[in-house]
Amino acid sequence: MAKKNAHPTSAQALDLLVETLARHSTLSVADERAMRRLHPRVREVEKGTDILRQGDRPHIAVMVISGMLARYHTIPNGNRQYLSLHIAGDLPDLQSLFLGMMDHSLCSMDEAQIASFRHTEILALVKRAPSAGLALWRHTLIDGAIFRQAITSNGGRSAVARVAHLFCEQFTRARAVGSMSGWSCPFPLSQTQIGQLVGLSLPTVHRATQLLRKQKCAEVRGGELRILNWRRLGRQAGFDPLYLHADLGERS
Amino acid sequence: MAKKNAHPTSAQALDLLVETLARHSTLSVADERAMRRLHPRVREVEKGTDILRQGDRPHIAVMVISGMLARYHTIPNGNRQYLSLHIAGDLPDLQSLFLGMMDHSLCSMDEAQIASFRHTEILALVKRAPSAGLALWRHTLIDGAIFRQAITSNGGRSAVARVAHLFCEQFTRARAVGSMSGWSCPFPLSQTQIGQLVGLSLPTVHRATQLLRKQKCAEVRGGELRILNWRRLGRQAGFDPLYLHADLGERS
DNA sequence: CGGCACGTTGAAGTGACTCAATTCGCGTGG
DNA sequence: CCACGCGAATTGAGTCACTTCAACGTGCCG
Repeated sequence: MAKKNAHPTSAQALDLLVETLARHSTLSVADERAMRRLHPRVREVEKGTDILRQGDRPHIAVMVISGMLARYHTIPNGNRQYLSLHIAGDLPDLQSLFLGMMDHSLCSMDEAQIASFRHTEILALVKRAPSAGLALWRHTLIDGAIFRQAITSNGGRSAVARVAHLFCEQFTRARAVGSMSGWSCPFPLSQTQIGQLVGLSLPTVHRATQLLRKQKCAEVRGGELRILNWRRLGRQAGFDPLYLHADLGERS
Repeated sequence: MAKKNAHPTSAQALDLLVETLARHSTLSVADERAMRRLHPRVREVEKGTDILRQGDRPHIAVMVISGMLARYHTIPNGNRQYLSLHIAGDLPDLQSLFLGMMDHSLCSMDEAQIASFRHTEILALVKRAPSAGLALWRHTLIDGAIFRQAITSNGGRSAVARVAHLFCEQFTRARAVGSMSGWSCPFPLSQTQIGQLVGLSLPTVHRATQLLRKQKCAEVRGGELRILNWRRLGRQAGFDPLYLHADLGERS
């Protein structure tokens, strides 16, 4: 995948939005035209920046253009629990459109480029082009399906299976948006962060990744996840991509 | 706990739908009128009935009228992971409106009364009364917020905290819909099922509930959850009701 | 009365955690 | 150019929480 432009324009952000929604929903010409009337603000954020914090009442929604964002809870004891990872095309805080207060935070795991859409503009879009609104709704529903898998992962799977499942999900999602090359995709998390995502301690994460590497299933190196044996990895994870609702018949 | 009408009419189901959505969204008279033009089919299900199964492609969406439903994943090894509990007013499979295939199952934990709405009718409603559609959207977003908490619970909390958190959430939600009496609310789960919900083994669940009972925090008896000391229970759980977006500001 | 489901309890095993030390990769400053 | 420092990966040892297995109690319903 060629590198994105250093400074994506808002037009490119709109391209990405249309492309992403079209991946799972059918958009009429009118919908698309209405969407292109939005005025996103594009900007870059440093690695590890908090974009929104638990308790905020944002008036914008964010779309990832490149890089990786994540949502997380801050537990009373100060620990962090990551909830989800977000890559190009994702709208990680779209729920803020209707849930006034953020119940979690949003941060960058990477140097990332993001586009911000005003809530007021999105609401106007939804009114003007209802089926574009339905596409956004569907987007949040897929989000929910991913959350459900995370519950199952953290609740019922072994350490190795959790890590393996994370790898499967991340690679599948990256492939869906074309953000991969061959059997590799971006994966900028440290082992500590993986632990805070799947509910394991650092040493346990390390031993799990090490095992997967030894078994030639997958490995992380230099911010990249590389799949070595997709079938075996999937078996370790108990992975069934159904829940991603990616509609495997990926067009072109 | 007063028993509901033996045979709720579809009009009563519509009352409940309007009431539930009005709890978090403002509905115009037109919205309400449009909603009342729906034709739900009301029926009763036995305890432990599967209403929808992973892999189904339903053409209806369900609303709980009374009793309790739950969603669950079936793990490859055959085990069950419950994802969420649903009480009166909930629409536990509304996502099926846009995600064709069920990525999880829906079952009853109770003898329950449910109303079914045809997808086609809901879609027509959304088209005719867009802001009713937004209310439904918001409903699914609150659902997502609850999932996020479950991820954090299963990923980061101790055994006692998980059970305590479950109790806090369930009681808070029951109170919001008035389905409680004093400091008790319905809670028809066996300890085995609690375990499959919070990711713990049966004996661990037992010892956790026992501890909470000894500490006079809460207890389950005869299908009822009884809160003994709300503040202490909340401290055990690290419970912050913010995420339920109940916004009723009622605190006694 | 007898069976069954669920709650209760104990004992032993183990997977994951905490704590801690060492190594590696890499950028920075001397 | 090398020494240093820092963050991350790696590894080990000891502990603990939770699991598994197993037995027994208890209440309900046929």
